[in-house]
Amino acid sequence: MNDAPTRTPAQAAPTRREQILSEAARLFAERGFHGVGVDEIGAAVGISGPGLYRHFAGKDAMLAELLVGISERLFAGGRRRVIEATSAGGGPAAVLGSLIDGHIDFALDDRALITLHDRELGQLRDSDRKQVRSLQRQYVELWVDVVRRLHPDPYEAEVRAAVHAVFGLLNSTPHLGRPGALPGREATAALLRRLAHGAFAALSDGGPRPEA
Amino acid sequence: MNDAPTRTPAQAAPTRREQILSEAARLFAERGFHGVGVDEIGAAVGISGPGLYRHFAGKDAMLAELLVGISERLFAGGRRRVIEATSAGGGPAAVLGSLIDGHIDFALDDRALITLHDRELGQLRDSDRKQVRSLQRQYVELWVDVVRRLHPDPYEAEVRAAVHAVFGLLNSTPHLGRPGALPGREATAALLRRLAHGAFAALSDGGPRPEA
DNA sequence: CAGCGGCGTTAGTGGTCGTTAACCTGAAGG
DNA sequence: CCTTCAGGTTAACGACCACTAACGCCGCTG
Repeated sequence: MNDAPTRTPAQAAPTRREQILSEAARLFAERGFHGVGVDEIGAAVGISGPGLYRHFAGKDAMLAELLVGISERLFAGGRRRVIEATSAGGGPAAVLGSLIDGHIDFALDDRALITLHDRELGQLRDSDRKQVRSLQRQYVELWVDVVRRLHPDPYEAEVRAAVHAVFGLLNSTPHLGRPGALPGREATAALLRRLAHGAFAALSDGGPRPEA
Repeated sequence: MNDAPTRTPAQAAPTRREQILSEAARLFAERGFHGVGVDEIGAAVGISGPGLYRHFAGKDAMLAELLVGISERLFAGGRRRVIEATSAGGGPAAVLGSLIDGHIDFALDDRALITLHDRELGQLRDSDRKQVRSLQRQYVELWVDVVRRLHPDPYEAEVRAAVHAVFGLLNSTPHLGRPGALPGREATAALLRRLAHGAFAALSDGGPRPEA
């Protein structure tokens, strides 16, 4: 049951807070925010129930920190990739490729967070929810900008919808059998990469007619 | 607040049960199964709280009927389309196109159910969950079979993952701004259709290398 | 060694929520 | 007109649950 943390010697032991956040994320993703009790979260890290309140103001605060954290990391990572790929002389295609790769890494490494990200937004306090939404919007904007440079023809609304749709595609990893069922992590990543590029490619050309 | 039911004269008035299911689906999708109280569901149909128990054995029963119903309709509709498109002399491409069109119709017309479908599976009683999963599996199988005829090269596991990914793409409609933000329903459908076909097209060819 | 602060513990409390009980009403039917 | 029954009502109960209170242990640090 207790699979070893498998930590590379370089990185420090996770703090209690981090343990709690990690287990809470897993449990929330499995059974929903309201479906998990504080006693369960405590038990998952070896302490019991109210001991959590030494580290967090409440259950809501855990969820808030998780969702704000995801959104920040997604946006920051995306912005970094745009800057790096651009300053490396890459065109829009290279930038988009880097965004896709980054999102795939995230989707494969943090499945639980991906699940929470759009499942439990409604449970946040207004201020937190606004912050998360703002970060999400900025992240989407990164994508929309680069996709529009690559495919200038479609309306912006179409591009925005396409970006959301590709997010849905990439975020489908939690629905693939537990270990992935695919040969390995890299195979899954490669497949998702191809599918995402294929979807965006269909933005410019008329797209195959269904009765082809 | 009370937008008229807008019923075409042909179809009969919805029964109380159907009203309840419809409102429950909307509320569950908005705030999660555990986030909605029976009193709210009752209020949404103009009766109050425990009056629901004249129509359903409990809150769980409503969710179960919703999820089983969706799964059945999805699978039945998919099977019908496969049969019809096949007997009309269509090749795998036409059959896949019909499956995609059907799924898009569903995703656009029943957003709330799409949301519930993979969000609240865990809240079901074991027997119900097994039934839903079985129907889902059969539905996926319809897609895998036809996609494999169209793209014989990839491993079956890859095809299965691709199908799940395209589901994620098509089911992204709930994340597009409330009214759709797109020009209209048909425009959204056309866009999703193109993206889905584009993704599947990338299954066979090597797919664009990221550093293209 | 005093004491103090970080980190747990267990017991209790208030509130919410699903569900049941008991009762009411109005329309259909003999 | 009396009965029946579908479909409501309000009141109450019991379980659960997030959170607080009160207390204990231990490793610092001066």
